[in-house]
Amino acid sequence: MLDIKLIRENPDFVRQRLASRGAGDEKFIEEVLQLDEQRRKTLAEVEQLKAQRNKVSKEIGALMGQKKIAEAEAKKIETRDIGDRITALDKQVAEIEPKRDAILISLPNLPHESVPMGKTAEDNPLIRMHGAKPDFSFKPKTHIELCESLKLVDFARATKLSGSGFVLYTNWGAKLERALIQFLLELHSNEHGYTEVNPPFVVGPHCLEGVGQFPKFKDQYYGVVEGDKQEEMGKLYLIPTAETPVANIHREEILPEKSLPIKYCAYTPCFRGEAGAAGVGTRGMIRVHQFDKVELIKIVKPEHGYDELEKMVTNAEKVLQLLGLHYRIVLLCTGDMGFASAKTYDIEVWAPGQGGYLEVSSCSNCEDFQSRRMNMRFKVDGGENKFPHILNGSGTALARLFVALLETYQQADGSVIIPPALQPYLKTDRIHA
RNA sequence: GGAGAGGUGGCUGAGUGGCCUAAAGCGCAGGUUUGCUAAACCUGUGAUGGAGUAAUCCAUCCGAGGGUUCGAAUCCCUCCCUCUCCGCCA
Repeated sequence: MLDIKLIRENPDFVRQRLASRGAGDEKFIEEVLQLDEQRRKTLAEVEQLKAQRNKVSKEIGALMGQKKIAEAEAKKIETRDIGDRITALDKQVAEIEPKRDAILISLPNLPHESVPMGKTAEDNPLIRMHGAKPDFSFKPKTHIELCESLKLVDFARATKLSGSGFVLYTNWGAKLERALIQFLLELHSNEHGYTEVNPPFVVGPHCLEGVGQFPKFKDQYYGVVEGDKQEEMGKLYLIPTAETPVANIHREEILPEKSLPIKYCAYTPCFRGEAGAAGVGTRGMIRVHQFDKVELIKIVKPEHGYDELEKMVTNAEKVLQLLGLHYRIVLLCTGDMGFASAKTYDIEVWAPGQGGYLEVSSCSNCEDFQSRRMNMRFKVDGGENKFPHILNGSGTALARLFVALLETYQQADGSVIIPPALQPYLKTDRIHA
């Protein structure tokens, strides 16, 4: 959520930054300002009346104490009228405020000044590359062919269970998925200093609103109910990412300054309706309704937000370095960024069978956009409460990492070599038919 | 699912219509004392919104929302949540 004071004091700056996203949100600023102005005016009036009422009520109390009943009764009549006016004005404020807040909660974050202007992914500048595309003496297969020949994934039977967009890992495929989860968690918790947590996979709507997935993108997530109790719809949702529960862990808390930075890593499955995406990459496991991911979350002081973002990208790309995969890092332009983010780096891994790069990680600094929505603050030593920056990054998404590994390490005989970093977890150096 | 208890500041916890400007304790910060550490003592210590250049002032907040009243933490109604025991269950 944007700071209403910032909008009030710097409306043109806010409009210009919103406009850079290209979604037309800047047109709502005028209405927010009007509602804000109206609210403050009404509030000033009603508060003055309340002060008056409090004063008279006190006097009545004193008179009653002295048994001056007649005088007290006279004052009661005088005050009754004030009460009616207060009720009316309170009602006005109660109507204005939700209107203002409904707009505020639907406005996306402002892109940071270091984010390049642009409209689509085409405009995202390349930040750096690592390694090189592997050479093959044969035509590399796709992960779908490899999964079928090595019996790592049973696509047909997964469809039988849950419809399209779901994956049934089998035998070495299941083991590889589990080995990757273990490898990622141990890397981030043991080497990178993140505290491992294991959150609920089902959360209430306030958590989705806290990180910015609600109310604007409500149709993209799975709601769950107990049995067929339709009246419970809207109370619980399957998490679309571990960010949803983990970033909300300290919601509505005032953290001591010395507890920052807080760093969490978590493995969870992620559930996404991917509404409107049917037909896009539905074959295979590039885009599915359920996938595994290890997520990184940081809660830091605002002055450290951008240093910590750079470090988080380093932590995520370490995964690809250890696995010996070729990747590139791009900086998302203003038009391509997510709703809550102020600055985002994407890490894309090379998948030879696809002949393209796959996004396996997205690292964002959301600044105080989410902490405002959650009302999460920290107390500085002077006593002032501030909103921390909240960062999230994939470290990394599993399904696409799985794809890149198979396609990169496939051999002419159809087997797949396991890179040394992963061997202790999978307990083999090669998967073959 | 059944029965019961309860939700008050960072925490524990008192408060049953006006002296609540929410007691007390713990914690925290500063100070005094002090070979060091510790202790003791003193002082201070909630949040949000609004007005003001500022010092400061005002309003609201005792789970949430309504109601009664000149006045509500306190009385009434609705809802939410937590805990304990029982039942079922991995």
